[in-house]
Amino acid sequence: MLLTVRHGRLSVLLVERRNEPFAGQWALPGGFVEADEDLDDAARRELVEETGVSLEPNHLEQLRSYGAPGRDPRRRIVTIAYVAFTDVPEAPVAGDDARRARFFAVDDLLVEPLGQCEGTPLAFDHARIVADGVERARAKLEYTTLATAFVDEPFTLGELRRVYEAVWGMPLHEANFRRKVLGTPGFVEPTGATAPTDGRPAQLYRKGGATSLHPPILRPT
Amino acid sequence: MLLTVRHGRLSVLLVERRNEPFAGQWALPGGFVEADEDLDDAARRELVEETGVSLEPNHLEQLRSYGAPGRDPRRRIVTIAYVAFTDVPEAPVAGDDARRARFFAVDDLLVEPLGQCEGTPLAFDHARIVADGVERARAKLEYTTLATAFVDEPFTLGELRRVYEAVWGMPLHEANFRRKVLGTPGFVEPTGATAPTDGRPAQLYRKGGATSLHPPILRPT
DNA sequence: TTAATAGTGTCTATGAGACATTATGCA
DNA sequence: TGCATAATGTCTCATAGACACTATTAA
Repeated sequence: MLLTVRHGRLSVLLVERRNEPFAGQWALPGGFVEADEDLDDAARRELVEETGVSLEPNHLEQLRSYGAPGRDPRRRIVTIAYVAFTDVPEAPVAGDDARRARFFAVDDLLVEPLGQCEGTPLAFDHARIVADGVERARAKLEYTTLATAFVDEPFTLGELRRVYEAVWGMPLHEANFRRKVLGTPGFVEPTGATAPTDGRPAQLYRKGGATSLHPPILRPT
Repeated sequence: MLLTVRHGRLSVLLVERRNEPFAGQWALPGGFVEADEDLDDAARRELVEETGVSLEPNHLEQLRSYGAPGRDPRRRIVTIAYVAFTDVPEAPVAGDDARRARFFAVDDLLVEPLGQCEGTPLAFDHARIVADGVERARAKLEYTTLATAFVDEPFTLGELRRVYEAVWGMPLHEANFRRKVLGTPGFVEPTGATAPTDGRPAQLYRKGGATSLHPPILRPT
């Protein structure tokens, strides 16, 4: 599952299935692990094959496994779901098994009934998987530097803040956000350059060496 | 993987393998998922079959999946690891595939080189799985009410504190711990009864309805 | 000048760590 | 009485939320 922030909204990359079951419905990209392939490698490979998106730099992590009997109508399938985070990538290209591939804003998908997507539900139990992945992303912004995986370097603190706002779906206090990010050693480091904005130009930053945040940046209640 | 607190130490239930590969070495209990069985059910069933421990009430959750090629010398095996938390259960009974089953304190296991157990390493990549499960337990004590899964009801705040101290491996401030637990609505609720101790008798508590902690109880640095 | 965003300073409430003190049982 | 643990109170410091204010660009 590839998550990114587009147009200020947290979005997930889906493919329209060409084949049964669930032909014509949208689904997460995925496929079968090869005989001597590590799980992480399989996740990366399937993402490239089905969507044309090859993400080198950013972040890929295992989400969890789904194995309820009947979740695939053909036969017992256990899926090991992965989540990837990236800045907006090149336009996705549908692979052989898919008619189309495109991004959907998760807050359109995750309203009840869960996983309605252009009028039809997501294939399999993929609505649940998307919900779990989104919650993982939201939680990880609190106590890790994951937000930097959603922006292109170099970035401004405004861009980083808009990542938090898109993923959490709420506005943040500009001044307090700045204080917390800059007060965490290794979260970001200044490049010295500035970028133009609609107002005063903003300092540009790179990712720092830190991966976890102490103290965390908690979601407002 | 069953974790519990025994004699003030966080401990994991292991079985001594009867068969190759790794015959005679200690390993996590486990086995194969049946055709129409949910993953959670398989985890519970294998725990009973291999160790005689049937845990009804407490807590069982998926940890993560391990699928590196070569992690089983026979053939490609993908393991979906589960962690269970319980108060000290009945004495374990080794199943057919195991010679013995008993608890090991995790801080004996998790010193370098990782996973030495009675002089020999743990089977497969189980030392890594134990390390991941222990870290899951440590993290979950911070922001959930998981600690109550390690004690028998009713319990005193002293007993609950000793769970934290065993899992985190450090002493906690008695007065501050009490303030934080009692200040979190729904963490515990008093029964009205008291239990004798070596000093002043202690109030007894039940688990409350809360599952997450706001604010979290963070590990001291 | 105005609009828009970046960036700084400060007040206050809250929660955590540290520590002192009291309470209640038993040997 | 002394010891051990439970339970309460309080002081201080760090951090978060809220808000006021200044800085720097473009239209």
